[in-house]
Amino acid sequence: MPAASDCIEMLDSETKAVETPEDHAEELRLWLRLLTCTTLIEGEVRGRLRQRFDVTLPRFDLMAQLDKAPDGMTLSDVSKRMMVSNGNVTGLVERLVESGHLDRRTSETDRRVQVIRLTKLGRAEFRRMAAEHETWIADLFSDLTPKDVRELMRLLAKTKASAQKSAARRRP
Amino acid sequence: MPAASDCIEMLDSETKAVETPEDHAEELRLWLRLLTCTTLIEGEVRGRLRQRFDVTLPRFDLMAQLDKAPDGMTLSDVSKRMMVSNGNVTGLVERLVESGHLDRRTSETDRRVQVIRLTKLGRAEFRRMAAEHETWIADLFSDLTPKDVRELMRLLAKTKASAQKSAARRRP
DNA sequence: CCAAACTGTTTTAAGCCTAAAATGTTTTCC
DNA sequence: GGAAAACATTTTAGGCTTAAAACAGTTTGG
Repeated sequence: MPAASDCIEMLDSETKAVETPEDHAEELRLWLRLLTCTTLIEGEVRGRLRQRFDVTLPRFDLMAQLDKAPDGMTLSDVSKRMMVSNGNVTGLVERLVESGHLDRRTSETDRRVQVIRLTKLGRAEFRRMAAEHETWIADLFSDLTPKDVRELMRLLAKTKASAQKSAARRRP
Repeated sequence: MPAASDCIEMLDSETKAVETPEDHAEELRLWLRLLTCTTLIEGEVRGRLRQRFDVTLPRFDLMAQLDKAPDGMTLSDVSKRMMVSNGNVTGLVERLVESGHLDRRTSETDRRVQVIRLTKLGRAEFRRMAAEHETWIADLFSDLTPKDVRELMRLLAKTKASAQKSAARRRP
């Protein structure tokens, strides 16, 4: 229950933000709930991937990115898409090349760049896993109505935009 | 765009689920968006904790759990609350005891059990960090209206319940 | 009583992950 | 042209994380 006065104080005139210690308990609880949901689902998916296919979640995620890019991606692209560090991708790719799921080659036009693709084996295995994976997700969300799903999509889009804006404020 | 026929087929009579390969693209997109939001916010919080306080996110999370339990918690409790493995907690606690933030002692009534608490230093540092942390979260979610927050809370509660049910189906 | 089942924690082995520094390559722009 | 900036990737050092096995203590049921 945020006091209505807080909003009024925050909006008044051109003066700098009022220094009243505000109550942000609701946002904090929202963040913890968001984190709980993600951790719960992520753990479940991780376990099923391991049990059914003996594959890790990061490997699956990387293959998912590549499946959408038949012409391959650079390591930087992958790193941005997966929102993980560059060094992380290096190791992940190493292991997937080793196991025959990925093909990696140096770009001919820019020798800094490594382009990676799924191999035939990699694509086949990924498709097989992805089909089952989709049913797991459907089951995990199965109590939500189509309207719930739409509404969540909308609110999470707004959340994402808000967080990106906030992050940009700190790192202009 | 899910075909309306899918829903009709699923609901017809008592027959077992129809084997039509269904379209769960919406749920999949929802899951990816949820994951994106969490990753984005988590990364932001992690970076700020490191820059401002030179502390890692898992250490902060563990201290947050203990701050809510003045009489201490067992490692198992912490592990369940944080939704991480037991072994993970062991190492985390080790480092926080080493740095003087945690106190750890064997329970007198059950010698298997380790009870951990925040030290005076640990509590003071945590409170300092938590105050700032709360403003970061508020800022990250600042584009959401109070109504958005309430609605998200409600939908995520439903999501959590759905996922827990699904997980329980596989591991009864 | 005491063996078996159970519970709480630690250890192990392997992989994931990050931030920061280092390396090699290309672009910019004077 | 060549120094400086920018870029892509790898390396490094350290911490996080998991699943499974091992260990230690407690409870239970014959």
